[in-house]
Amino acid sequence: MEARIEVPDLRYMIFAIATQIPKGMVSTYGDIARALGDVRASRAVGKIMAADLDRPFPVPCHRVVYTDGRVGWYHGSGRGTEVQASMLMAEGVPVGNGQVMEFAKYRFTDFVAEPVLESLAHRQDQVASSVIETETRVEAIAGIDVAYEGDRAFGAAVVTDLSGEVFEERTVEMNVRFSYVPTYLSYRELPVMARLVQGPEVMHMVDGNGRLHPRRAGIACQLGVEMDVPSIGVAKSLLCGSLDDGNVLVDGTVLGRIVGDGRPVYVSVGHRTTLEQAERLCRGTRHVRVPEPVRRAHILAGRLRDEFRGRQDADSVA
DNA sequence: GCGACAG
DNA sequence: ATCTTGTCGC
Repeated sequence: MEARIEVPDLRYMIFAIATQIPKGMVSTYGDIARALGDVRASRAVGKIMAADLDRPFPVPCHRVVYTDGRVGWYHGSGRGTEVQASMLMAEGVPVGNGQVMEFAKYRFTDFVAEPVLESLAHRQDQVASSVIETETRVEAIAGIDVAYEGDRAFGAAVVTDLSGEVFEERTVEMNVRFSYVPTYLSYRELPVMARLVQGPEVMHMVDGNGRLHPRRAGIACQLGVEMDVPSIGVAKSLLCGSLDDGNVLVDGTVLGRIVGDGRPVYVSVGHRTTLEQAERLCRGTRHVRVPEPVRRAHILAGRLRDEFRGRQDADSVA
């Protein structure tokens, strides 16, 4: 059972939008994120512009500054605030004290772009309304996780019985082009996870949240609904909500359960299960902090990545 | 200064 | 998630 999940090339879109900033003007990381459809992607925009040096075409990164007009730590040739400032001044943008002067006058926000994040959020809304919260009788659990080396993704599924005893493993390898943006994790990892789906009679335990998500559509929900398999989310840290007894509340609704003390994990419904069943399966397979299926998948994916690194090092020597 | 967000 | 020295605990 294999499936393809189509996801936009976020990195390419960010570069394409930045290219629209005309000579003699500047924009902010937030402006670009807004053009993509969600300001909350602004830090992801900054990260990509700073880190991704091999680009499909020239990108005027020096024309992107902070919201207060400050010139950042430009990473292009020469690097440094000074370099960026002089590049901007050469284009006619006045910079003083590390800041763009008359910022509003030189600020460009008139981008022409598809607000992809907006449509991806809509898709999440649809997923949220498609989630079925009834128990599914299962005798196996597939833990699923993904590790990375740059854009190379290594996915692993480890199938266990209800006590966490392993009886099957599977791995997959592919490239991804959607960087991590809070609340949009599924679009980064789903193309990988979808290829590891085990079928409608296996509970898929995903490293991440299910309904415990601002739009009630975390990666476990999306995997479950789009592949029509039962799923639960097990997260190691909180994305949203507040703690109340053993519960996690979002807008006054119990969306998650806290399992374990000290550094607990947060369990929530993905699809075709209930919060009670999700918690039960989690507790039943939890020998240490993280339940066995997910813990093993995490280790396996990491090992696959390390092997890849070894292969790469061998290649670079040859 | 506050808030700050799965992986 | 990933980058990483020494440190803590079993």
